[in-house]
Amino acid sequence: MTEIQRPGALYQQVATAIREAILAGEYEPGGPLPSEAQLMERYKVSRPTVRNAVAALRAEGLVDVHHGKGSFVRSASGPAIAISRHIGRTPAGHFRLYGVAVWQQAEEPHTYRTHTTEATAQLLGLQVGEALFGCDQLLADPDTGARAMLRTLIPFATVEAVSDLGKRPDAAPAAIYSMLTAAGHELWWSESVRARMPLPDERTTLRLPDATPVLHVSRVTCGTDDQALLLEELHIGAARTELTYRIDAGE
Amino acid sequence: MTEIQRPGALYQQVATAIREAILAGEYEPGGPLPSEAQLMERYKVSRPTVRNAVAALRAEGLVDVHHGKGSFVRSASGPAIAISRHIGRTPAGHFRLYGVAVWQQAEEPHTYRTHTTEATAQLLGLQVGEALFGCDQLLADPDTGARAMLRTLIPFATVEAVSDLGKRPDAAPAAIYSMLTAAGHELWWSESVRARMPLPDERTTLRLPDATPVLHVSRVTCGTDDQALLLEELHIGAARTELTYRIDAGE
DNA sequence: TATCATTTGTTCGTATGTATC
DNA sequence: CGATACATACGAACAAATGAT
Repeated sequence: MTEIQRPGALYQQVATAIREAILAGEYEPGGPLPSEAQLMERYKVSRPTVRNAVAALRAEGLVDVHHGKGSFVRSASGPAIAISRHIGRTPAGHFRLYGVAVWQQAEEPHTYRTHTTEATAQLLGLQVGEALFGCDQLLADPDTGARAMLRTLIPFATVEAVSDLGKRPDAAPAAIYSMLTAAGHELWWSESVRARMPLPDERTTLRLPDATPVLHVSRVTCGTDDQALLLEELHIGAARTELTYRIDAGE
Repeated sequence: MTEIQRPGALYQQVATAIREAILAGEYEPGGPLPSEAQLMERYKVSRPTVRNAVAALRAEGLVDVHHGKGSFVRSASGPAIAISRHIGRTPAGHFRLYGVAVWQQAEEPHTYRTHTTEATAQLLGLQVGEALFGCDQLLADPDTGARAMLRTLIPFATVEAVSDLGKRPDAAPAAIYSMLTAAGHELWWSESVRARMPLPDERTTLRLPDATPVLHVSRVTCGTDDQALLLEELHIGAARTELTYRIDAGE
């Protein structure tokens, strides 16, 4: 019987009431919310107002709605996908990618040729419009059903120096690093993390629920002369993903 | 004149048409979209349909709407806030936090006592419900106007071992690390990155626009015996933020 | 398999409030 | 003050997905 008296729009008041009930645990995580008809009755408002309130909660990621079934409290499950980067104190060239090994290819890799954009050119230290080999792979984690998109961009210069690369642009990162190391490079990496909302087609391919950001991880591999050799971009839903960097202070 | 013939709901078709126009650059970044009345005219649909379409674009972060003014294409400005972690090849104890030094305190720091939650207990290697010192600081970047919330959580055990800490829980990270190093600890860090949508009050304090995720950076400082000494949590809007980790392969 | 009740999704119409210029 | 633009709220009807009968 929570009376609605707070200031603001009606639907905001309804949304606040439901939100506080959720955060107080009055609605079980994973459990159902009252139906729209019940919420109309409960708060004495019209259906558009109820729908507006629920829409606000969806945008906050608190509620999932299933057509024909009802609205449900999103279970605040902890991260199920842990990706770790361990730095330092390992033999040269060993860069471990925990958490990626389990993934399977969900679709055939797509290799193509493209050109640097403003963003990729800066990361690779090239001019805008230079030619690149590209390879897109859609990965899937069989345990959680989570999906991720891994895009590998290789400048022509790198392929010329390491001819094996051109034959296998869809190789796993570890294999690529081995090739580069075998070619005499001592590697280091620069990894940048950003987050943004996905576009609709990206939401579809990654099978993301509402209000789920995408983690955007760009890893540049550099060689002995500090030249950028490779750019890998990982796009993965942020809801259950955790990126961990272990950092040692040095010798 | 883009005729609407794609499948799906009417408002989705309208949203798709506008979205493609935006991505094709037909509407200038930062520039205005047609008014709702014009969009009704343009696509021969009712006002609820137009509003539904614009709401979809807001949720995607493509459009900002200002009451009484109109709808505007969100300018896809590149990251203005770069936070870097540079690791390795530095003297012991030197852990540089580029990009944080510029920030100013937007509000008086708030220190308090609290207890470990399920999440913080696991990060600190403690039981749930153990006592902590807490300090919340609201930071502001005078250049961009961006805001961030930095929460420092210190277990009682750490304060007992390093008595200076208890007197200054609101000290800057670098100062805290100096104290810990002076107490004989060789430090290392574990930093985890997650992204999620903010709650309404968090959106208000961080002054975030629609459809802007929050980057959630948890940094655990560990000492010589691998015991967790300190937990720092940074909450910052993801729209213009980039976290970069430079990774060396080791000696 | 088919039907039906329930629930959410979509679309129209209409009216009024409020911010901006 | 008025004109424009978005915000809120109500009512109504039909479509589509779901689950039980």
